[in-house]
Order: sequence, then structure tokens, then C-alpha cells
Amino acid sequence: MAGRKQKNPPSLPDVAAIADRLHSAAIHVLRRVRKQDAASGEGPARLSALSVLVFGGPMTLGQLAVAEQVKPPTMSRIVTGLVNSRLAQRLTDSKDARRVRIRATPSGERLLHEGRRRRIEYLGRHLDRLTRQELDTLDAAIKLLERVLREWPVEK
Amino acid sequence: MAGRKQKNPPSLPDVAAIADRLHSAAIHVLRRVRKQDAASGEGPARLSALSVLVFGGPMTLGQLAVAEQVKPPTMSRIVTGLVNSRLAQRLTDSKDARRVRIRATPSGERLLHEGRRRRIEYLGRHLDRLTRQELDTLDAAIKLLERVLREWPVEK
DNA sequence: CGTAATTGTTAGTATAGCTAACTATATTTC
DNA sequence: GAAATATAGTTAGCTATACTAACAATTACG
Repeated sequence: MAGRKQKNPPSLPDVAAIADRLHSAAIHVLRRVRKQDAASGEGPARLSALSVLVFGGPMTLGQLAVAEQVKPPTMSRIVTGLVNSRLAQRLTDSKDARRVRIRATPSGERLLHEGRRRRIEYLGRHLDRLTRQELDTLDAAIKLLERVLREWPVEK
Repeated sequence: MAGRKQKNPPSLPDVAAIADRLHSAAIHVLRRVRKQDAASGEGPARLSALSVLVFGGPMTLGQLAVAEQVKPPTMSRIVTGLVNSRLAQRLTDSKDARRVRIRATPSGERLLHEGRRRRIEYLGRHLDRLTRQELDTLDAAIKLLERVLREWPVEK
């Protein structure tokens, strides 16, 4: 009985109300998951940057800053933290000595995958109260969000 | 064509994969919206606490800390910030002098509602690329998440 | 070649999280 | 009823994450 047909019915989802509730739901989902991530011993900004490195491959500090929607000085400090924890390395670019390429170390990849597994297990443990049909609805909604996000211009 | 019937089909949403994508979608939605909130001049922790005060009514500092899943010293500082900005007030409890009741000021309510309007408009502007049917699916999925969150024990 | 632009880092500030230690009040126990 | 204990907040001090401004180094360009 998810978003079936219904003539126009009790739901009547106007965009603003949905936007508001989506925002709230996103906040609360992340708040719950956050504590799981703390188990890794690294803060959220570092984990997020590390994730970009692991899934996107090595890249310059500037690219990493853009990916994380953060200013270069902020990313510089995040990277310093990762390097101090031996989770990433700074490499010089042979073509352009101004650039600093950042790469996740094997240890960084391991830590990220473990954290990801923990997080997914935790979140999944709560999602599996949902029926198969409900999961289908959730899956469809996430696909929609992914599409909206893809088309969403990243204004600076 | 959201989460209709389909025998078992291309989607095959296993819980772990959905959990992972939900997490990612939540992160990216909030990252986009974050900049809108910055326009208010107050940080996210203050806005969030203020929101609890406005929608939940006056409450003690401890209750507010629990609601925000934050330790009392942290909430104490957040409240100090709100008070300095004239967005909230500390009131003494007549029954128990240890307690400090916190209340949003009219100015605080105004600021919150304006920010909320901005955020909803912004997010809504991107959501309205979706068809009516897709909005129904999103609405249904958010309802599911709200239910899961309600039943989700708040482990400390 | 000398000036511009680009890329990162350093310095300084603010917010937001924590634990530990403290104050002030209530409650319980003897 | 006084002493011990428990509860509610605050203060102090640490860390992480964000920002802008100012700087250094390097590259690109006129």
C-alpha cells in the first residue's frame, strides 16, 4: 500500500511538505549512523574524504576539496590528519610541482571498508523491519533521489 | 513505475545495498541544503536545537541534550550561543532550582521559520522535477523511514 | 623575463563535540 | 535533622572541522 494509485487521497503530498520531511528524515538517519562511524576512531570529515579517495581513486587536494564541498585549507588539514593516521599519503605530481596528489593507503582502504560494513549492517538491521514491498518503495524513492541529486548543479 | 508489482525484477533490493545508498543519499541531500541554512548566520547545531524548542516547546537543558543526542556540556554551550543571539532564554524552574528551562524567543521563532521556508523552497525547487507519481513514491518512502526512526531505540 | 594565475599551506577565529571536575540543589538514609 | 548520595548544569580544557586572510611556490603568459 505504498504509493499505489489512490484518486488523490489522504496523502496529498505537496512538494514543500515532502521537502521538509525529507530533510528531517535525512538528519535523523545520519544522526543514528554517526555513532557507528565513531567506532573507527576517525572523525566524519576524514572518513568522508577517505571514502572519496577509496572510491574515486587518487586525486589532488583541490579536487578532493571540491568533491567534499570544502575550502582548500580545510581539506589540507583533513588530509594532514589522514596522513598522520597512516590512512593516506601525499604524493608529488611529476607534471606540476604545485599539485599534491592524495592517495589512500591499504590501511586506509581497510579501515574504510570495515566502517562501511559496520554502518550498513547497523542501518540494515533497522531497515529489515520493513516488508519486501516496503523495501521496494524505499528502493524506488532512493533511485529518484539519486536522479535528482545527479541533475542538481553543485553551486559553490 | 515506482515500486509497483514486478515479480522480482531488476531492482532486487537487498537490505544492505539499500542501507548503503540511503546513507549516501542522505549525506548528499544534507550537503546541498547546508549552505541555505548558513544564510541564517547561525551554525547547524544551534538551528537544530532551536527547531526542537520551537516545535517541542520549552524544556530543560537536559531534555534538549537528549533530544539532540548530545552531552549536557555541549548543549549548555549551544544554548549560551542562542541566548547571546537573543534567540532563546534561560528560565529558572520554580519547582526545582537545579533545572534550567530553555525557551525560544519570538525572534528565535521568526529566524527558524524563515530559514525553514528558505530551505524548503530550495529543496522543493529541485524535487519538483519529479512527476506527481514519483512524489507519491517519495512521500511513501519517507513515511516508512519516519516509522523506522520512531521505533529505533535511541541507544546511548 | 617579469607579471598573472594557480595550488597548497599557515595563521588565526569560531563552532561543536567530548571528558573531567566543579557548584548548587534535591533526595535518601541513618 | 544531618550526612551522604544523586541529579542538573556549568566551567575548563582538548580535539576536530569549518571559515577567511595572508603567504609561498610554481606555472603560464604577454
